[in-house]
Amino acid sequence: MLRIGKLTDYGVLLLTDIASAPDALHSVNELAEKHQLGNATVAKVLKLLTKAQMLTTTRGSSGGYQLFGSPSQIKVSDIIAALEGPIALTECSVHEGSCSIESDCGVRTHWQVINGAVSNALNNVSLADLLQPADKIVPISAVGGLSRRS
Amino acid sequence: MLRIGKLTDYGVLLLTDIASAPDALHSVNELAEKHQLGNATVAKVLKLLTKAQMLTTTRGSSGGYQLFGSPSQIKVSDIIAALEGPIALTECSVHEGSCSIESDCGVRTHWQVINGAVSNALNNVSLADLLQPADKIVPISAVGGLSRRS
DNA sequence: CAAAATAGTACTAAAATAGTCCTGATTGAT
DNA sequence: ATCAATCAGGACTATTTTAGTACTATTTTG
Repeated sequence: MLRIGKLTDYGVLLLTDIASAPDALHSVNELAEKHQLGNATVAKVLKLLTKAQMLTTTRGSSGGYQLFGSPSQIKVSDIIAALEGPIALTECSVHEGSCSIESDCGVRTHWQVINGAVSNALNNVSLADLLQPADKIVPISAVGGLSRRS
Repeated sequence: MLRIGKLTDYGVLLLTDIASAPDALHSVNELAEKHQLGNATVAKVLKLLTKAQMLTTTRGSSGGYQLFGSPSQIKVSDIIAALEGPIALTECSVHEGSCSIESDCGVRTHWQVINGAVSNALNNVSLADLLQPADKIVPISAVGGLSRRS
């Protein structure tokens, strides 16, 4: 199963929540309780998102988190990258040289293309899209694949 | 990191190899040696692909594997599904009811959309595309995202 | 100073994945 | 008929990754 981690799932959940009340400061406790998640887990996710500059924080008592920038600037691909590292389907797409058969591996280039298609898809969904009521959203059917150059 | 398993990587590798010599019978040993993979591992992958009807087998001595059908019929999404189960980014996309906060979870529907976009992308790449020399392939830039219905 | 909050780091436990092994069935060659 | 090569199926183990937790330090308000 092609999958993303739970933390990313939480991340999306928390970000949409925070974005839906942009002027309030949201504390870890508040969010954890609201979504029935462990306190420490929520803290972990928010810290990562902060490091990736999707959130700003105010420390001290009555502090909390707020969205940094507008919802339309935050892409799903960014969220995934922040919580799980760079989007790459296979090892060899990340570091060159990590594959022993690299030289004769004609598949490598193709994975990069597939990879690009997927991250492109994820790049086209922003937090703003996720804030829309579901029935207001329609997927564009034509999702790019590959074509052959003659 | 959004990722697929190694077995899937092997699967793509092995399938492209088998497809490139469609008339020969390819044994586990031959393929394992050629690609420097463990014998048992190759066997495992090929068995799964056979069960998913991408390969046919001939048993007995001098038997082996062959591609079932044409390369253009086998999609990358099929390969992933065969080796890792159904393509689904999050738990809640697979089974309804597995999420405790499902009722108030407005994010769920959105994941399904994102999910659809990704599997769509993977659906548009076939084994035939992977058999092309890399420089003959160009990604279609316009990859669908979401649009709002007024 | 005390309380409430985030920052950073390290650790533990659980789950998923990869890899291996063994036993059985089928087929071709001798 | 027997033997060797090959796939079929399942069970098991080890490894790696992910999730979750805990602890200590820092910042800010009252």
